[in-house]
Amino acid sequence: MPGETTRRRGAALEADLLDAAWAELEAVGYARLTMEGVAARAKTGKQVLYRRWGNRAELVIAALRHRTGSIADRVPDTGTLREDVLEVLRAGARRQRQIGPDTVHGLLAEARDVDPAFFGIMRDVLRTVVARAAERGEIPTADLPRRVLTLPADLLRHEILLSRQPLTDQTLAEIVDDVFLPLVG
Amino acid sequence: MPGETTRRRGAALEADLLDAAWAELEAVGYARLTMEGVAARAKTGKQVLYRRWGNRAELVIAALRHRTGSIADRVPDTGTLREDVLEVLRAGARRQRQIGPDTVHGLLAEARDVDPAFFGIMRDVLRTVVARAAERGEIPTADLPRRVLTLPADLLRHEILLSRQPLTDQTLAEIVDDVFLPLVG
Amino acid sequence: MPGETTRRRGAALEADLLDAAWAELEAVGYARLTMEGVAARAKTGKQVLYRRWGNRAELVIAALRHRTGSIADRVPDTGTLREDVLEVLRAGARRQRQIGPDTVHGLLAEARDVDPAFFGIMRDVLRTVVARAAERGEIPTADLPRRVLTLPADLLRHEILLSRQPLTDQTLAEIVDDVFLPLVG
Amino acid sequence: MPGETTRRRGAALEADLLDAAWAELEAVGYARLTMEGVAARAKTGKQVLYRRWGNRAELVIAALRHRTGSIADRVPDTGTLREDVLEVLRAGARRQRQIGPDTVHGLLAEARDVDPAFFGIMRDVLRTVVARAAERGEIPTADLPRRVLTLPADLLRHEILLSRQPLTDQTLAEIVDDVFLPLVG
DNA sequence: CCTTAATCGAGACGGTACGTCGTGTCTTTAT
DNA sequence: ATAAAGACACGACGTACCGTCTCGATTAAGG
Repeated sequence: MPGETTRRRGAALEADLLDAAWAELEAVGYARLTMEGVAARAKTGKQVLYRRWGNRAELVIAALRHRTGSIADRVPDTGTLREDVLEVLRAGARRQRQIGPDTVHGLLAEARDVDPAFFGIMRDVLRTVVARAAERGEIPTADLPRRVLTLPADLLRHEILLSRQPLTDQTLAEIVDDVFLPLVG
Repeated sequence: MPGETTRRRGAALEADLLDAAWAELEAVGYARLTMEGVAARAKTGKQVLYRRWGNRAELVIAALRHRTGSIADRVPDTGTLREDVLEVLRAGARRQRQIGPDTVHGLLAEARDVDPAFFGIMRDVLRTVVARAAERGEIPTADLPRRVLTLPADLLRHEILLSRQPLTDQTLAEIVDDVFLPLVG
Repeated sequence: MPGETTRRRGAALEADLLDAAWAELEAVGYARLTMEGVAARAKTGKQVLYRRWGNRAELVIAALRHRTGSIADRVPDTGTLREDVLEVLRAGARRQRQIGPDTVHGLLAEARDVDPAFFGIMRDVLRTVVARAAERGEIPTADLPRRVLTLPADLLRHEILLSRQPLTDQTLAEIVDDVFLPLVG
Repeated sequence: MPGETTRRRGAALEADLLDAAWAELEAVGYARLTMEGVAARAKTGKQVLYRRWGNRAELVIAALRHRTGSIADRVPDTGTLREDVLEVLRAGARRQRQIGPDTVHGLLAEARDVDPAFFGIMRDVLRTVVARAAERGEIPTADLPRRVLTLPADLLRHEILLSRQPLTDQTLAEIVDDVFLPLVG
């Protein structure tokens, strides 16, 4: 009897675990995701999971990161501020569509520091985009109040967390055209 | 030996149950609140709880409503838009301070329709406040884009849900002065 | 959907549990008997077992008692001391054959007070048997040293615990004829 | 920094392992002795243990042998049968005191062939002692029934295995004076 | 002397069972 | 009829060991 291939270890095993967690998340949703279920799907023991992640929230966050890849979002540079900001929001919306609001709420309820993983980077991206617009003379100054700078990101998050309907391009356009651009123009 | 006084029923019992739920929430937090714990604290059985509320989320929402009383917020009327909006935000912040972000996240993760109960009313209040300001000639028009109208409420919620630090008056002032007033003035 | 009959409780449930434990014992032996296995066989949860017995040793002892019935052995009275003592030993051997040495060793290794349950009664029975023999004039006195009185029982136990072969009538006869009777005759 | 002295191997390592097993046995008792615990105490890996002994029973038996040294008991020769037999029993009791009944029960529950290692030799010793007594004319014949010959050893084992109290000289004396000597005299 | 094979020390892996906690349902007894 | 109390069936928790496997480091032995 050959006994499979060889025993999984290290990074290869870890990738399998995260894939299993992701598959479980899609299959049953965050609320009913269990460490036992993930372990069973990955054909391993629970200890292997607990050795790496202390609870399901950490596991799921790692799985999301593994799935969505590096969060070092490329900064868009379309030539107009409006398009740049829209592109930033679309990227955020895309990621949200992969994840789903229930998972986000579950994570926020159970984990500390979900924020940096999923939302934190937007601010830096926006700062760059705005700076470029000021250089181009599109807007008078890049020196916006902190709250104005992060406004598009904040409103996007707000929609993700509290609106039960999926995000539409319409919504993103409103955020940019009705709120953000009037404040910086 | 008779068991204390008489056996509780109806509304009196229900009030006791909600008080117990509230006490349990304060004692252990939402994450560790259990139906068993509430039943034990109320010195009754779980069935008495399940007969009334299907799960802990419903129970806790009921307890919050019972505690915070009617959410029919009075509309402030201080004479200036700035103060009116600040007052609306302060009222929201006050309620949040009673409840705590963990409970909110827990409820959002487990329950449907948390929104109307805790956030929904602000829009109507803001509409009234803005209308009065327009009447006074303080702002050119009361016909704001929907997203602008709810902006203060949305940003407040965003802070409550995602900022780990308690809300300060400073934050509320920024929302009004840096974002809302420039858009309506 | 019929949903079985009604939910088991109390004594009826307990009998089922002990039957399940006995069946499991026969199926896999004491060494591989687990609380989970018994619970699964009884189609219930582990808590139901733990509510009644703190560990598998207690459970198995209870199951044995339930199975072998009241240990209030009838005192044989055949008319001769030899036959009476042999009958006592045969009864002990019969019980042992039902149980098996591995179970006995497992219990002795894990439980306190296995003794009274399975061996303790023999002394009283032997005392009666010997007293009757003395009354009949078969032996000079019933006033034997304690160690002589319990000798048949002790040697039987010794065989059960340390001889890997099953007990034979031959062995019982040797205990009586070569050891016990010469000492009391 | 080099890792301490040199790496252990062969017989030196084996001795360390058995010492560790013995120490673990004294520290936690047989029931809670684990291969992991012994390996940790010996500062080595589990494989090193499994390479030599298939399970904890084998390991512990080896440790006992290593500790109690050669079991080739010297045959006592005091000049009287009574003293000789007592000496045999005292030697057995001494060994038992080192080991403890829980370990014996645990081993009997898990291992095959515990017997020869710890009890088997007594018979030969007793045979010699009895033969000498017959030669001296102390007893009529050395040709005792098998069961009588091993009686002292059997009763000693019985006490060890089933009496929860430690063995006393009083008990040994009773075995010899009340049971054995009357049968051979 | 230097390569080679074996073993050591360490710990991860796949797996079973542990004993506990909480869920939501059901049953009994008493008011 | 419902309250109070608690048992029941169930699922998952996080932990402990099992026995196996893998890895790199060390050591003994052979060419």
